[in-house]
Amino acid sequence: MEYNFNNIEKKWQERWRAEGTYRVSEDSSKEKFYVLDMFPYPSGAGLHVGHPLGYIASDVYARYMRHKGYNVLHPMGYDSFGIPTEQYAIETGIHPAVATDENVARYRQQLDEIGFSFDWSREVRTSNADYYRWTQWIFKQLFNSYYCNIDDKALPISDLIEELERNGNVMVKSPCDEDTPIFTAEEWKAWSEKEQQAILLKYRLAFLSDAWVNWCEGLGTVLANDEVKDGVSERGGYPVEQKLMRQWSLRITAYAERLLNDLDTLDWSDSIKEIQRNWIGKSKGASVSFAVDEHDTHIEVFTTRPDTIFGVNFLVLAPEHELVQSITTEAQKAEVESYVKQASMRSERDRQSDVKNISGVFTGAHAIHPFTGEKVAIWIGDYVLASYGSGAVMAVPCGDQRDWDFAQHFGIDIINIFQDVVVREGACEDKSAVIGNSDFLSGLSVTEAIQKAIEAIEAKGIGKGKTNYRLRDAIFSRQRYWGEPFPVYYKGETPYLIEGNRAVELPEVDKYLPTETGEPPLARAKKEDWNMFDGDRMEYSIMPGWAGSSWYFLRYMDPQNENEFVSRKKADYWGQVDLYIGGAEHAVGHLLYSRFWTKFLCDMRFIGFNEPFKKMINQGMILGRSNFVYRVKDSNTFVTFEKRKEHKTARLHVDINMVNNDVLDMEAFKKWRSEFADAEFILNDNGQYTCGHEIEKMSKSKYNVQTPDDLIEKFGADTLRMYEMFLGPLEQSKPWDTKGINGVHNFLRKLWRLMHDSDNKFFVSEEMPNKAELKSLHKTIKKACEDIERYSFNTVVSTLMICVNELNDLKCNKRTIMNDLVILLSPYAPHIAEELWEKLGHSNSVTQATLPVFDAAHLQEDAITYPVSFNGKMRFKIELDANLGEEEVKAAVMAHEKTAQYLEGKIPKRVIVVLNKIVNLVL
RNA sequence: GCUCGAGUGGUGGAAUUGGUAGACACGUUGGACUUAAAAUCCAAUGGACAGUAAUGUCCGUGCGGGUUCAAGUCCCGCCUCGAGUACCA
Repeated sequence: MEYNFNNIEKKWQERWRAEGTYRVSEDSSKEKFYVLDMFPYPSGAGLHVGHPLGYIASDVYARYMRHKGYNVLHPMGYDSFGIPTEQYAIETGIHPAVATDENVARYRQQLDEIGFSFDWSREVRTSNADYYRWTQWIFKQLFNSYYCNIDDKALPISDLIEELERNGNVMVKSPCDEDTPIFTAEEWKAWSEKEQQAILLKYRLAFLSDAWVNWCEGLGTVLANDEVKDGVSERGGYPVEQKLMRQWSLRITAYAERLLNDLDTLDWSDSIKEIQRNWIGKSKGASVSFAVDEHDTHIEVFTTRPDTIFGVNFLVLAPEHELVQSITTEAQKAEVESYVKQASMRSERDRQSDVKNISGVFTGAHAIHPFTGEKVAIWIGDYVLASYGSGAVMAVPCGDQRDWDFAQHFGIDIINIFQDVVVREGACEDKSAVIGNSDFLSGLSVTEAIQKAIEAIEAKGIGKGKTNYRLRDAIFSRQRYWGEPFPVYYKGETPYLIEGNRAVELPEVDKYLPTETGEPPLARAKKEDWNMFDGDRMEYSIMPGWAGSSWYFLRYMDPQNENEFVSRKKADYWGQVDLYIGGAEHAVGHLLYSRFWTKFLCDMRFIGFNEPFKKMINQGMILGRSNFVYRVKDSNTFVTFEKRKEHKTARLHVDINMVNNDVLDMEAFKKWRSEFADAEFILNDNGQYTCGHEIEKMSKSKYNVQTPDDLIEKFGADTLRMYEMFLGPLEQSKPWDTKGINGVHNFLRKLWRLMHDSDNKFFVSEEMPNKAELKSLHKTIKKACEDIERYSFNTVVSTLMICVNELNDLKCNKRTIMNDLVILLSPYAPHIAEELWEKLGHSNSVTQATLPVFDAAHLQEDAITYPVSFNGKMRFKIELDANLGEEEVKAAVMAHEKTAQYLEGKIPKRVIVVLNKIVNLVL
């Protein structure tokens, strides 16, 4: 073997490790650049070829930036707490820490084989106590803080306490629980410690409250909104129900506005920003309160269209609304109770999938319209959600389709408040309509009327302009085992923080299951099982998976610091992540929570920037290419793809490792499973068995998983790296097809042969390069750099191939050219680049080499080939002196013999000459 | 339904500000080497038509219009696929 990639790769991986080639430290003489991958959850299955795609791209970029002279931080670690490992522990009894270590070791081995330039001395694991002590520490900071809307940032809770002692909470403008009472300083001071703590809890950024949560029985835990998809758990697909539970939450809603606005400062894809905007769900409008007739109470509604207030026909409450019980009349009681009960039985999923089915019931009660004084019926309907706004709406059927549908269904008359619009067929949601039939709002446009309506509502003291967000506070407890314990203990029902900065370590338990009384697994730990214990008991919940991943990019900057989560000095040096690469599936989970924590830590001055990830690229998924065999019904005979239609067949997935170019290895197939041992085949005309194929997600059950290990064994890591980059644009999802890998492998061999003679002896020429060679090189330098700067990795690989093809044709093996070529190649294929670099006589690592500088002079041409087109159709080419001006080019084209042929005796109406580009004659 | 993204040879894809459509690679076919196969090397390769040939003509970037000297690229209207989201008042 001439190009012995196995030996070369092993040699350099060992050398990099021994010499610490990829270690970085803070160096103020160099500009920093931070390239980060979304760190993996180390699952038991190991990596398939799809996983490293993003890592390879970021590694290429990191190496490129080093060549450009930047001090590059490029770390890796593991998001090692999580449910799958715990489920595995429940099934096998193996401690999650043990399984995690094994999985991490396997990941590390696979990652090392690919030749990444990670600084492993900075590795973090979220499940290490050295790490999660700081996750706990950040939680404590959140607990000890509240959000001040006046300063528009988080402040220490001690500031709030001082204010409460001075003035009570009358002047306090801070996000807090809805049930927070208004009180004076005197009242505050008169309260007991317990009562004061209960009030403070309503302001803290990490707080305990009774909240409607997504309870997932199958997983035995609550889930955050983003962990629930279509009414079932994202992980495992178990049903999720609404349950009122006492839970830790983080007051992310305090940051809603900043999370929304600062999206504009980020270089992220529009789609991810859009998803976050939708998730935050800001809507402006007004809250209006309607007095309830014959009751001393009122109903508050939120509306984005206060301009339509004169079109209110009725009110609708969510079935869970707290006033439902008290206002329902005796006559309607039975009907209402049965409806409320029925609605509560329906799961979130049923309710969602049953949108078309309109249901509701009249309470018998009426509200008083605040402007007209008329009676307005109060209904209950499950199209109104308890969790959004105030759980009640003012129904304006003429202006809202859902209200229109509801009115239509129950035969309620529809008031029309739009001028020159008919609402018999449906609601008018057009914002260009003119308001009519509305007292002081008549004749106004929608925008004018909204403004004026809010003024009137505020003047009357029945409500005010209000902004609502769809974003909910993030539930922060999980009733599981394998996660960060809370640094919290209880005296009675009151939570307190554990003092000091040491980690509250995860205690050992006898089983990873809930207790008989339904308490989380940590309740199994006895007092002495905890390394720290205080009060009556410790908190039994653990933190969610996203806790550790919300700040890991900071720990990489200072991973061994025992006194701080990161030193301010190092955080200031490394700053924001300049390039973040990872999947788009974390759009509203990890990416939103990290932004939230970063803003909080910035408010508290622990770091100096308020967005974590400046630029992000979401790599596409690599899909598998499955192969199929066709079994003739009720037989053990398999028919080839071409003839499958002649029989009744069942399609079976077949392991792609037994298939080459869609041709089945029949012997391997027979050995695959005992049931196929005496399989018979109906072959095609070439005597082969052709398999069918389809592009699907890679998965074990489809037998289409390609692991990097096999390919590295066969072709080498450099080939794998380049092929993954060559496959297509990074952000697009694309099918994996191993066939094409040969092309990339051949390219590296061609490169090798360029610098070796027929006896595989290294051989380069000392001659000075000629013009053609320099042109080829500099063309490549230019394009390779331009393309990587716009993250177009696949075209860089093509460019390098073209260069090697050209140099091969030129028979060029000149040292100066080879030097630069090897540097250009090294981000993509670092092992072979190191080997050739060493053979070229360099004693340092190629990673320390400076990027060759592009010199436009080498691309200067004496002659330019102009395509000549007629009416836009290219007909022939003409080579002309590069110095010719427009008129001269025109003259030369007109004088050309072929021009006459295409003019057919006519005189062109116009001749367009674009210098250095094209000539077009208009007939 | 709404919001994004994408439709280019047999396949993956290229064409950065409108300027030679199909770079680069796979696959296929033919040839060289070989007893043979593999590997390697060389050549052809969007489609149709004409010609012994060099070559030439027409069609061609999901569909239909438009702007322009010139459109894969810009504008308008559709179709298909993928992703996200879904009673958010």
